Amino acid sequence: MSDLLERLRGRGWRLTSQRRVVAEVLDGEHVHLTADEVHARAAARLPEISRATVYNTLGELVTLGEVIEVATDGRAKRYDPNAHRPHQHLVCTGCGAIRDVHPLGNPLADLPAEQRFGFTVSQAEVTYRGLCPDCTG
Amino acid sequence: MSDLLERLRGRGWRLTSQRRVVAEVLDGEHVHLTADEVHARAAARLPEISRATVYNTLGELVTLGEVIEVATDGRAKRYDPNAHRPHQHLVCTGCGAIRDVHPLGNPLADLPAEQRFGFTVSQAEVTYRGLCPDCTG
DNA sequence: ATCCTACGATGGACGCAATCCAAGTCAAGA
DNA sequence: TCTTGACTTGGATTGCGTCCATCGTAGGAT
Repeated sequence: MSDLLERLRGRGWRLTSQRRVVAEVLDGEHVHLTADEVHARAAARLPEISRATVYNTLGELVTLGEVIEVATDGRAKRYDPNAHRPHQHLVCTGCGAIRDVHPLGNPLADLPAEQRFGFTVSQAEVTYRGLCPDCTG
Repeated sequence: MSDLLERLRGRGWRLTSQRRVVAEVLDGEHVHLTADEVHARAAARLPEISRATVYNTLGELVTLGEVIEVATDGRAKRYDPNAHRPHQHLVCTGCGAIRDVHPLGNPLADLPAEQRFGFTVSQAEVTYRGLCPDCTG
């Protein structure tokens, strides 16, 4: 992701200090942060950055396909900087933690034509749920 | 689902008029309603029913496995009374319409032990996305 | 180097979904 | 019929995210 900023410039992004910091936060931690966590880490470097800017920037990165938005049931969305390798997610129903996983098979192939109801199906998203080791106790 | 109330009594549920109405609403419409839509339909029969009770009752039905909660990105959750048969969802990225589908295979079996990171994995949720016939253009 | 201006940042108000809480109500067993 | 604690109520509150009017500034133009 080190050339992320280059790619964004190429797409006509105005490179502000705020956007740079948000991108660096995502680049630095390969975990799935919430928008608030991104904001907190960004504010450590750029104290005046606003939450709205973090939300705007994350939304733009999602639109550009650089980051994936992961909706965890009823909690804050998390942002996954690992957008260039296809993968699925394993979510802890206790604490909301997320791990990337790479299951076998291709779920798209498991949906027969007669189950598609005329849809042009383009994506299959699999979310595994369970308790992580810390929450099992 | 006509014997839903019987099953719930068997599990020690106190059968109140509010719970009966919520169950009847879900039983009557085999579509995916939001909590507010359930509340509106319930209030047509029992005007004083409160939102909190609808939320409580829906949550209990989900916990008991009688109803499935479907999180649609950023919008209100929807409640799927078709819990008797396992199924997944096909969502139109254009208009948000949802269809129940029954894919082949068992996605849980596609997640090898070394990909589970110590989690107690209990559920695999598959969401297919694409454009429905009306939105394909 | 300086100027311009449109794009981006700000932060507080706002909106929606959902939960919490203390007080009142009532289903159902004794 | 009485009693009890599970259930309901509705207003307040929380959590997450968006909106908007205003201010600031990146980067092209001169």
